[in-house]
Amino acid sequence: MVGYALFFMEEAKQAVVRKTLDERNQMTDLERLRHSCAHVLATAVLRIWPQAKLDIGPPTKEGFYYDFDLADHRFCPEDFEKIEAEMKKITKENQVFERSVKTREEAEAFFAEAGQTFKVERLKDIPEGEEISFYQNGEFTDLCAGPHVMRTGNIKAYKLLKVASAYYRGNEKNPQLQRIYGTAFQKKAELAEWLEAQEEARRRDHRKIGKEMSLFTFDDDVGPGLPLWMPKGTVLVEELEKLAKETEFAAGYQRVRTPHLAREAMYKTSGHLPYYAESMFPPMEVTEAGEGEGGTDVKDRYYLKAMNCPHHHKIFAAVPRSYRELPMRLAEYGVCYRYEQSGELMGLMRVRSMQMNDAHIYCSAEQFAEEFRAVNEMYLKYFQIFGFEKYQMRFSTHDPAKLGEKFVDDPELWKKTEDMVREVLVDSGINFVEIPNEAAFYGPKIDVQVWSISGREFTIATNQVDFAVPPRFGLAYKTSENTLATPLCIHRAPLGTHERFIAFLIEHYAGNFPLWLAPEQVRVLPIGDDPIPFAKEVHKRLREAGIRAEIDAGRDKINGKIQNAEQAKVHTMLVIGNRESEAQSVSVRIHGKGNVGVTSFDACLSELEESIRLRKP
RNA sequence: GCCAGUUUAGCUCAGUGGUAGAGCAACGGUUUUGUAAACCGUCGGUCGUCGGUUCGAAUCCGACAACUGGCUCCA
Repeated sequence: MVGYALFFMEEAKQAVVRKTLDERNQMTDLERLRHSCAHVLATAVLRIWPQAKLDIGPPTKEGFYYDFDLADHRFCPEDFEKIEAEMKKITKENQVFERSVKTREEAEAFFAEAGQTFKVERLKDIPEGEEISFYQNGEFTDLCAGPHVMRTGNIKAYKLLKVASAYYRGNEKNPQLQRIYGTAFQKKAELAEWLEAQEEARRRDHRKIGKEMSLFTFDDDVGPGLPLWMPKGTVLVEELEKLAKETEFAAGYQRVRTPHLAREAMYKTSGHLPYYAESMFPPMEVTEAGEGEGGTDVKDRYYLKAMNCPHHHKIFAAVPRSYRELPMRLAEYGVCYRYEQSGELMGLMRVRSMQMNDAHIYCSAEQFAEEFRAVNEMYLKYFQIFGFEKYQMRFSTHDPAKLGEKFVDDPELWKKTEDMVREVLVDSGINFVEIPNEAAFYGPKIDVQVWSISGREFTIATNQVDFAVPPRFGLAYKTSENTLATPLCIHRAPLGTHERFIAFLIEHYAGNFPLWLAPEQVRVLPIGDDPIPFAKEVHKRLREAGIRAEIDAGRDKINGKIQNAEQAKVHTMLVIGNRESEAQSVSVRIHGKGNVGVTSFDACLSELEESIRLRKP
C-alpha cells in the first residue's frame, strides 16, 4: 500500500540539480555581476567576523545570497550598514577576480586549514575529473566555477535586502545557516527602478488590498489559515462559481454535492491513511461509554476531507455503470481542509480550508485524449477571460527507474498516457516544460504555475491523469462486449481553489476588477439634493437589472463622493446633476480612466449589461 | 515545523521606565455641491494574551498566540 498525493494544490519540489559547466558558461552578464557581488559580500563579512563559516553564494532570479554560519552572532538589519560600508571599500579597492586551479588534495587542505568545513563538504560534490577552480579577490579566495566580472570596481549598484535562515543543503534535518539576500544591477538607475517595483508589488499584495477593500479577513478565534469571506469577497467567489458552472454545464459536466468529512474507512481505501494523516486535520472521534481512556471507547473516526476524489469515486461506484455513460464528468466546488504547517500559511495563497473548482472525468482509454484536450481548452478559455499572460504549463512525467516505488508499476499505461498528454500539448501549441520524476503516484499531470506579486511560485490550476486509484475503489463499467473495465480518471481544477485563485486575481488586477467581477459595479453620485429623485430611479433600475449598484446620497461635495468611490475601486460612477436629471442622462466616469462623457441612461444600462454578459476585460 | 522579525484605535502609523497620540474612517452638526478629499465637533485603545522585574511597564525579562520574511535558485 502506497500513499499518493491527491492534493491538487501541492507545490512541486524543484529538482536539485547542480549546474553543468556548460550552463555556467551561459550565465548572463547580470548573473555574473550578482555572483561577483555575493563574493564581495562574503569578503566583507569575513573582514568583520573572521570566524564566519561560509557555504555558498549563488545568483538568483532577483539578486543573490550568501549563506553563513556565525555561532556567536545573529545578523540583524543594523549590521547591513556596517557590511555595506565594508563592501563599498572593497569595490573601491577595485580588486581583480583571479581564477586558479587546485588539485582535490590542495583544495581540501586549503579549506581544512581555514576551518571552512562546509566548503570541504561541497568539494565532494565536484565529480572526479572536473577541474576544481578558485577565484580570488583581494584577501578572499573561494571555491567557485565562476565566471566573474573583471574587478570588484565593476560592481556599482547593489543593496543588501534581508536576512533569513536556510537549512544547509535545503534539508530540514541539517543545521540552519544565516542567509543574507541582496541584489545588484549594472546601473544605479536600474537598482532604483527595481526597488520602486518592489514598492509597487507591496501595494498590490492581495493581503493589503483584501483588507483595504474588505474582501476577506482572518480571525484568531476562527483559526489560522481559515479565511472568512466578507460580502465583497463573496461576490468574487460567486461570480467565479457562476463562470465555472456555466462553462462546465456547456461542456457536459454534471454537478454533485458531497459532505466535508468521511469515515476513517474511506481514507484507508484511498490510501491516505496512514501516509497522509499528517496533512489532514486530526480525526474527530465518536465515542461511547467503555473501558478506554476517560471511561470511553472510540467507536469511529471521521476525517475532514483533504480532497474530493474519494467522495466522487463513491458516486461513480454507487450504481452499475455502462460504457454508454462515459465519459462521466462529475463536478463540485468542494470545500477541503488541509493541516498545512503553520509557517507555510500565506494570506489566501496558502490556507487550511479551501474550495476547489473540482471535477473528475471517468472515461475509457479511447476517450482519454479528447477529454484531456477539452480540459486544456477550458484552461485556455479561462486564462483568456482573465488576460493571464505570465504562466507556465508544467508537464510532470514519471521516472521509469522508480516504477513500483514512487510510481504505479504499469509502464505501458505510463507511456501511453504521457504520450497522449504530450501530443495534446504539442497539438494545441501550448508552451510547456516537461519535468521528469514529478508526476503524481497515479499518473502524469499538468500544473499551471504562476507567480504571486511577491515573487513566490504557486500552482494555480491542475490537470491530472489517474489510472491507479479507480482500481483501488473497484470502479468499473460494462463495455460494449459485456465485460467489465476500469475507467481512467482525470482530476482537473482549472480555477484551482477560490482562495488561491482570488488571491491571484486580486494581485493580477491590483483590485481594479473588470465590471463583471467588481464587487461594487456602479455607484450613483447625485450632485446636491435636486437630482436625488432621478438618481434613486437610476439606482433602482440598475438593481432591477441585476447590477451591483449603490447610491451615495450623502452630503459630501461631488469631488468628495468621487474620491470615496475611486478609493473603493468602484468600477463605474454615474454622476447626476440637474442637467442629467432633466435629460434622463448620466455622466459616466470609469475607475482609473476618469470622465468618459454624458449618455442617456438607457444606452448606459444596455452597455453595462452587455459588458457584464460578455465578461469583458 | 525550524530560524529571524513584527503585534499600540476599524485602517495607516508616532510614542524606549513616570498614568496613551496623530491622520483617515465612524458618528453629530453646519455647508447644497459639476468629475480624486467642504468646515467644525464627538466617539473610539485594560498598547496580542498570560506571567515576572520595578514605587511605577506600551516601553525591560519570560512563556504562549497570531502575522510577516526565509527555509525553491547549489562550487
